[in-house]
Amino acid sequence: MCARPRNPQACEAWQLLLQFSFSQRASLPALASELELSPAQCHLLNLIADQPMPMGQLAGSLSCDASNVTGLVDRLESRGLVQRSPSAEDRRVKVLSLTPTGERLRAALIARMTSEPPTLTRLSPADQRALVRILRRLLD
Amino acid sequence: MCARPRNPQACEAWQLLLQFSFSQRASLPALASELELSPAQCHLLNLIADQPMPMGQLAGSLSCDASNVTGLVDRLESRGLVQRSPSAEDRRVKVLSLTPTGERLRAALIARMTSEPPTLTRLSPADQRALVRILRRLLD
DNA sequence: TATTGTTATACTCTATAACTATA
DNA sequence: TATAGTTATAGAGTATAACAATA
Repeated sequence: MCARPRNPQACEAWQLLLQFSFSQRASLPALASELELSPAQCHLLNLIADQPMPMGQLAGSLSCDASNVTGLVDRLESRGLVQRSPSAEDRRVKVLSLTPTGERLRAALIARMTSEPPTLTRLSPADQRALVRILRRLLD
Repeated sequence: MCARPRNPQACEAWQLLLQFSFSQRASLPALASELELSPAQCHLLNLIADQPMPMGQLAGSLSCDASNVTGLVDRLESRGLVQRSPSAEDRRVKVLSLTPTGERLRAALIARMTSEPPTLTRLSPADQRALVRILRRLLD
């Protein structure tokens, strides 16, 4: 599959990571619907952290058009999960923050996604440590 | 973020893998549009391999409804990338195969996704080997 | 004049329910 | 009667272009 790679090891590692991503892509809809969310809404909630975030920055992090964020936020806001507030410094900007309900739902989402890592218990403790160390360096 | 985990190492490794998946989710649309594909079409092309695949099995692998696969395949077929054929054993079943054009596009997609693994060169050769070994066991 | 976010529009993705053909 | 795939329908995700408010 990896034709004439400069670095076969790196190429295979990348393929395996992509395979993991596609498997996550397949499993996210079911997980999301448990919380009555869509995959895109999960992605947004995963990104929005403690500090409020401008809409435009959110579009950048999601790598999608700003008009798309408008619609996503419309639906989350209509459910009382997020809140738009005009920025004090630049009144064109609207910053997004989680409501208390939104924070609870986000916490539930994170907990649901990270609880009981399905297959990781197959790995030895040493391999688990190695995986953490390597992924940290990779995602830094 | 990982509240009262039984296994902190496994939990953190899982979080890092999920973070990687979300970053891939953000970068896939741009990569896909280079080949005039959607992310969902990339997912389907990534799954369909050398041997023809029944539509229903494809729905299972994509974790989506069969009616959704109908639409996805309609669009791919109208571009001459895939082909429906009735199964000989069970005439209700339609198996999907890549056309020569589809095979070329799939190869281009895989090549584009796996070429120049962006940040993997940060890792030492030993860490690259360890990552391959660990992910293989994980995704088995 | 440039930028942030919204609106209008169009198309794709996705699920549900009803349907057809086959088993 | 049950199953594989399609069709009809509706809603969500997505981008492009035009627009309003602000810088």
